[in-house]
Amino acid sequence: MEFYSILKNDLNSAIRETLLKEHVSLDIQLNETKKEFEGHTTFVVFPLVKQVGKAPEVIGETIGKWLMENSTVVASYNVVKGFLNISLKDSFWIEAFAKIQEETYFSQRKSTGEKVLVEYSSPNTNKPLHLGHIRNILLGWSVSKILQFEGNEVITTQVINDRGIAICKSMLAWKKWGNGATPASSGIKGDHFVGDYYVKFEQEFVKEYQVFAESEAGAKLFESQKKENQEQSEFFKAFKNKYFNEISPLGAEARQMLLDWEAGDENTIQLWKQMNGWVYDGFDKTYETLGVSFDSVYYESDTYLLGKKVVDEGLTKNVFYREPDSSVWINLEDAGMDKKIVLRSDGTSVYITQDIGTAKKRYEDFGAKKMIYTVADEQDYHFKVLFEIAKRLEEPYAEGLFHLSYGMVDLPTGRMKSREGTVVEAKENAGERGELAHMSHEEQEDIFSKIGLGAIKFFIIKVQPQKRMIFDPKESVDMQGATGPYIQNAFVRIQSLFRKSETEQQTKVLSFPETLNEGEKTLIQLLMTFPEVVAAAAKQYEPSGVANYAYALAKEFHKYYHETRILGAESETLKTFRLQLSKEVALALKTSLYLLGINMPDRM
RNA sequence: GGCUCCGUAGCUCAGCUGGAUAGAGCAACUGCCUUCUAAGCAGUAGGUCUCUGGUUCGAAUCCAGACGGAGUCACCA
Repeated sequence: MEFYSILKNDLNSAIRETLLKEHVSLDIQLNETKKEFEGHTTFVVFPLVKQVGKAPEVIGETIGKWLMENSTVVASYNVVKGFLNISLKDSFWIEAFAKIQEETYFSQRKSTGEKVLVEYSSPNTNKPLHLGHIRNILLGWSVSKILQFEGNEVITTQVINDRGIAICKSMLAWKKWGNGATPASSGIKGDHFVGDYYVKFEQEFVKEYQVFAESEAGAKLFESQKKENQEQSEFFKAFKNKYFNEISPLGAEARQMLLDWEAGDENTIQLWKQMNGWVYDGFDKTYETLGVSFDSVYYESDTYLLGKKVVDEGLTKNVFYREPDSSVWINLEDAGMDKKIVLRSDGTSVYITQDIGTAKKRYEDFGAKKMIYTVADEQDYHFKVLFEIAKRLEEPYAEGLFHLSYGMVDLPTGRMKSREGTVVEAKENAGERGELAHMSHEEQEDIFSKIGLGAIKFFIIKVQPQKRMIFDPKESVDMQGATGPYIQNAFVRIQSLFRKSETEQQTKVLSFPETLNEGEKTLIQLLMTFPEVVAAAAKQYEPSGVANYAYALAKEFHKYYHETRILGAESETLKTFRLQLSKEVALALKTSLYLLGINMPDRM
């Protein structure tokens, strides 16, 4: 809906009739008038100066005068330098508000008929979910909601990395040192429980490696293989991987386990299923707490062999080429990237091969030509390569692939190292208690959960994804200022008004007042921008704008609430109007937060 | 080293399809609850928008370079 089309037409006419006689049709750009100046919307005349050949002030005055005489929507104007500030008539705002009320302004848009697949979370089963995952999950979920709101058919999914050497390390450590413990017996959340054994393995491995490095064999190895001037510690740091694969007894056991797994060994598979089951229980708890879900799930144990067929096809199309050692590559140098291997010399897949195969499978499963991957920015290059390969394979979905990349989450003390166990779970911060008398325990819990989660979610999602962010656990549960609870509070205040006024059933204003105060105009102006804010968020796959919008609207409402009597308005007409305006504000706030994955309490 | 991302108030962040004197919140300080929920409102103070050039009537915003930080460039995932 274009609220300003009349004004833009008028501006065009004004320019044509008074300044430029030629039949030019300009794309009129309007800016919001800065608070320190009078007016609602501003037309910048500088771009006309050259064409017209008059001073900016003169142009502004000329247009302003014409508007006063001819425009049905302009109430007054003032010119400051090259800025034509326009105040719009109360009738303009009232009509705009009527339109907002009439239309389903805050409900889901008509179907676009487009399917979009949104992947997010996609954890490994050897590590518990940590803050980075939380950011991932909130982003992915929010983007899925925004795309859905814009009328797309959204399918949420994740691919769980449930196999490989890492999970074998956890399994081995549990077998060796677990003494049959379970999450239930130890009271530890499943994903943390298994993650602890991964850490245990690493610790034991490091010990073993240290002993080796200090042994005679280690000394010999260092002497025979060191590079010139290489320190001993440096050498062993670099040699660690090789040690794991070639010398370590622990490494050998873990690798044997992987081989057993690949061979389908019954005991190994059973252990694997059991431990992954624990992990999934833990994941599910977190998903439930965060209020997110998935329409489909892929497991890497099912998909890790995919992609080989695609490689064969790519070979016949000459997209890929085979080296003499029979490894398969793609050369992306002409696109500014490197050569990339897609099949090892032993014929097995690498990571990107799986992704090529999985993308194809997803397309076959769902037919979505758009696929969003919510993955941290350390994989930027990987996705650049993946998408380029899809293009060269001429996949029908190649143009619709998007990497929703986001920066790492740091703690104030520095980068998190989940592997070393310094993980923080948002959930643990989400139970802050306040005072809500005369409510049942359950009701209170529900409200606290909405507020606590609202605080943390808003804290994370208001930051632009591409920026690395610092997560201060203390600050994240703040409830004053630019926070989730601040927005929730604006909504709650409105609910309270309706509880008192008992006019909830009434959906429309029967008669409008003749004049509005500035606060009302500003609120209407903000409401008007809701669709473009959401549309922009959908287009860029970027929710932070919605968060900023919700905050701006809540702030404006808090101010209005403070300055203007709503229930105690001077007339019944005014009271009804103000209540209805508040109602639309509440709807805008609730919808905005819904799009961010945040729930609204009715009281707090 | 090549490529990518980031650099705005003490701290956390907006603003970036070029527009006016660069905005919020937190922290600090001052007021406002017998009045619709004070998780609120109003105010004070805080800036070389990393730097240097360029384009432009106009640059935090676009371009180039430098500096600082991060990531990545595996027959790892």
